[in-house]
Amino acid sequence: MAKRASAAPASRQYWLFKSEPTAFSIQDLAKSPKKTTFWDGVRNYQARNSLRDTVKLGDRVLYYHSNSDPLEIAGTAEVVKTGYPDHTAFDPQDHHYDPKSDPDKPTWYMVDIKLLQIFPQSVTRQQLQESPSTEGMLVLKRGMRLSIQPVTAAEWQAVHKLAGVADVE
DNA sequence: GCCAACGTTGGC
DNA sequence: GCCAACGTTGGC
Repeated sequence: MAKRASAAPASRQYWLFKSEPTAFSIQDLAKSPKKTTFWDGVRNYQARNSLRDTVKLGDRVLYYHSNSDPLEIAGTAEVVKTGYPDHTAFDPQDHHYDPKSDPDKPTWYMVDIKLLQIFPQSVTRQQLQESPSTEGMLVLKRGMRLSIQPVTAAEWQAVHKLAGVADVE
């Protein structure tokens, strides 16, 4: 019998997470224990709200390399732990320290993500701009600085098509 | 509550 | 390196 891809749960949501590869690249994620990391350092309220309230277990993540050459979606990840306080905000030694964040009432949140796959050929920003199926993506909008962005299921599929790979279930 | 100044993001 | 866009801060 031929193998058939099982349908994704209807509740599954898709996201795009930005990271500067000089800070933490998808290769760094691949080298992390259990290929898993906590997504710390988000210091924007809209992105915080997503991490704290909306991003769910099993949600999928497009891993976007910003401030790099080329700008690209380098692969995908899966949410393996939902929002919990970002402890780096409490550490004065940490680059992301925020003295206003109270451990008893944390301001900043993070999730854990686990690598699903590194695309054999990453999908460049230029490809996204040139493809009708992805040209409407939020990340392409001028001045869009949000580091945690929603992505539609259609965009998720289209990015995989551009990458020439199948979705990882 | 307004808004100018400032720091940061991030594509180009 | 430049600079537009954006979010935050703080004086008034």
